[in-house]
Amino acid sequence: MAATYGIAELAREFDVTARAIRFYEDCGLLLPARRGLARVYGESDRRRLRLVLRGKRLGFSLEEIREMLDLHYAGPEDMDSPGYLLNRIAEHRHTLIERREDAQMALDWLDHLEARCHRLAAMGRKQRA
Amino acid sequence: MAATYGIAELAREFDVTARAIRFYEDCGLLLPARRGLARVYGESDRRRLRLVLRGKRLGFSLEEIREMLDLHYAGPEDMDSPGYLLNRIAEHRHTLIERREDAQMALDWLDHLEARCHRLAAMGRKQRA
DNA sequence: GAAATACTTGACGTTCACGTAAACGTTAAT
DNA sequence: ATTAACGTTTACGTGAACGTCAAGTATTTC
Repeated sequence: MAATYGIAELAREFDVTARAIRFYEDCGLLLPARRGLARVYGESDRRRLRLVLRGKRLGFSLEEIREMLDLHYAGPEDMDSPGYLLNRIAEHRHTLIERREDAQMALDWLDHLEARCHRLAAMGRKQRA
Repeated sequence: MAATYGIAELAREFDVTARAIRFYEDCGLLLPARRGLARVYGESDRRRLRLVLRGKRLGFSLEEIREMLDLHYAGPEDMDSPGYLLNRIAEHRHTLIERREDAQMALDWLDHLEARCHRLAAMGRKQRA
């Protein structure tokens, strides 16, 4: 029996509101099964949501995130000219590498900041002595 | 003679609008000198803007970015209890490390995607043969 | 069977980060 | 002297990403 989740359950786990999850569905980011009217989320939906939130944390718009997820949904039909997909993948990779570098540069900057902070604190102690 | 820049000049260089730059000033992210009414940007303003845009790319709000920049603006007066500043630096560092990991995980995901794409394309060729 | 719990679909409100237009001042070239 | 380029403030508009009701349904618990 595959594990399933209610919307509130998922919302608690990922610390978002049910409203947000429904909104992501409106944007075509999720497409959960239904039991009657109620949405029923499976593991694949759960993985998708995880990807969505990761994309959000990296500053991508929901539209851009949908773009990426669509790549994953592409089936053999879309492989007539795989060059197109590979191209888009390459672009995304480029962007992500930039983001990773941005994060690294910001971290380096923080190191500088902390060092300066220590120096100033040391100066302060000398002054008071 | 220190190099200075007009707002449009800076806008072109960083590929943002002058409006955006003025908006960042309204939010307390920049504080350029003035020649009459006109804003005059120096190297330090330029560096600050670079940091702002890097923060944006990483998905931080302008408020959060201001928080970080304030850390850099902290002088010896703020060093009475450097623990506070060091604490905030540590928090930001934590967040940035997470972002870097997010980027890395997304990159790994893209690798998977590309491999799958190649497999499907190979299947397609076999089918047609 | 009544209350509590979990879910639904609208629909309007809100915040952030600017866009855009209006009306105007300053300097530089023709 | 006028046109062009660059700048200013003020103010309303806008798209994205939800928040926040309202009103109703379905299921489980006491």
